[in-house]
Amino acid sequence: MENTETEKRPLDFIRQIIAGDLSSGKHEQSVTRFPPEPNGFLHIGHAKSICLNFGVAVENGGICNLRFDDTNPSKEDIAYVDSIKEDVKWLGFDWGKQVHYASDYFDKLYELAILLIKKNKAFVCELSPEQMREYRGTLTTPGKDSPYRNRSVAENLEMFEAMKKGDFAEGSHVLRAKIDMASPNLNLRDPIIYRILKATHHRTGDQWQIYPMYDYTHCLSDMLEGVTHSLCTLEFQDHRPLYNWVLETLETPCHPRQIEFSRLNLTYTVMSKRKLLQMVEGNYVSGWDDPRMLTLSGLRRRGYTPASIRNFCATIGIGKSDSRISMGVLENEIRSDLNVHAERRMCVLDPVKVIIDNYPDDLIEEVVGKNHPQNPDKGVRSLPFSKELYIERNDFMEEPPKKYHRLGPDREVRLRYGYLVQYVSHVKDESSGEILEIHCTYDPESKGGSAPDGRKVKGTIHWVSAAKGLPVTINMYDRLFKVEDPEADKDIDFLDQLNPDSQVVLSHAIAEPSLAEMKPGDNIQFERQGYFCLDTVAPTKDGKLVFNRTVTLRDSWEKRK
RNA sequence: UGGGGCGUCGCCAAGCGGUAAGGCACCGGGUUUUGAUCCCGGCAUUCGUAGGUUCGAUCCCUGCCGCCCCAGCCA
Repeated sequence: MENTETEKRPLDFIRQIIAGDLSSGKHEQSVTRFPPEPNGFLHIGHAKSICLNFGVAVENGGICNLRFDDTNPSKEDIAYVDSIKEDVKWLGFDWGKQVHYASDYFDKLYELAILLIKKNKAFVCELSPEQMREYRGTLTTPGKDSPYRNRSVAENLEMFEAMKKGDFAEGSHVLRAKIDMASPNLNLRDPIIYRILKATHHRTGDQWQIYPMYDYTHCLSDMLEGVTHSLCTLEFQDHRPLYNWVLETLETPCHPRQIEFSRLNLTYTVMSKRKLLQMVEGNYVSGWDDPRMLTLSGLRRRGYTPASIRNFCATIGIGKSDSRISMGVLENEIRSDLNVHAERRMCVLDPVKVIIDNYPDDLIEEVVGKNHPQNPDKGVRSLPFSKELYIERNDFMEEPPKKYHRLGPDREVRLRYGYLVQYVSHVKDESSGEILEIHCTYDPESKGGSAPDGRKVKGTIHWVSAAKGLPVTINMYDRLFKVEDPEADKDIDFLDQLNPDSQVVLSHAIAEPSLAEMKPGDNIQFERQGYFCLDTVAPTKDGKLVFNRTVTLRDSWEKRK
């Protein structure tokens, strides 16, 4: 008992509040919601919110609705709702019987707006956008009342009806809440709650000419769904008084509590949908699902697993301070998941030929490799071994430093699961300095890689048979930006800080033949290189399999150099 | 210069008046046919800062400093 208690991660402040409301009897069940606007793809920042909202439901036996906040038809699209549903499902969460839409509540919202007018708490305003800005005042000076603020209830009702019917031009009239133009909180200076938009909505078509604004819609949607805790990000803190005003003024039977937490930022990337859209539209990336994008679809294609993302969200926690998490934390989560689940294979990324002089010319032997070093249940596979092989170009050095324990003049190394080989000579192109081939002899007694006499061979390198190897293409992905915070300097366009080497295509890589059996999306570790997955969008190109590098292995050798 | 927030180890983050959890990173050491994994050990006399209250403060109060958000008919 005590052990499980102390080993558990302490509850974050939001879960503490919810646990308190449940134990005090304020609520019998928690109801949360994940409310994306269908105007872009979900990214890792949304995953934090999804894991929080759906996580709370799972942990407390509560409910979490998936609700599309679709109140702005000019920016939204059905394609986005489809991708969002797919991503939430992929992450491992279940929204139950139905998906909710703010647009489902348009009728109800309209009725409530009429009620607001009848309570003399809303009015139709004809100020132009420019005038509206002037009347709003500034951060330090109060605004002034709109000249239309004291229209009669009857006239407001009539004009709002006319707005709905489409009698007015877009931008000419709005419905405003009547609160306080002198409020130090700008959100309370008679905020607009309905505007005219002559756009076709992806669900309601041309049924409406007026659309409710976020502040008015969100709290009422929460209320209508019986949400108990409405969790959102910090920038909405100033909106909370308005959220509460609407519910109080309308005297709604249910009043959800809005609680804010800080949004996720990661080093070497940007998180706003607007900027991601900009990269997509400007062709800086191949699309929303480009493996370098921190969108869920990009991460999925990169080879990240749902569990790794859920674990990431759990380890960063929920708080209220502005933060920027190192990309290394995310990478660590996928490494630890894949270390356990991904089978191992060998693939030479940048090949250089090795010829084993004393090996029979036409012999091809089969050697046995473990699919996982720590998990025998993953089984074994056989690997063809032949006279000519490929090894990694950087696994040979003409003048190796002391600590380098790979191949070099007079050195012996182990070809993993193969044989121990001894360097004999090498051939190089004198003009370019490129190593053309390396000659070795093998110890026939060392099959499998063990030294018959127990001699110590420090280096073990991977290899692929030249005769049986499978040519593949590899996308080597790296961080998208050159700097930790691409948005830090306001004078520099974030697009100018893109990392030009974020994608390097290796078209001469050679993999062991068993890779031919892989299916798109399969995760694999190429020993000594990293984790890769067979691309899902274009698994083959020019007849060759295409692998995406998810993340490198930790490399303490590379680090000490 | 108005209002709303935030400030605990390099990065996150517990702590809720009784004398600084944990993770990542980092540094040592061990095992290892992946320089991977795994294992062991180290890593804040100090909680933005200055005062105050208290037997006792990271936790309460006050001032100061720093950072973030707000003037869309976006969400």
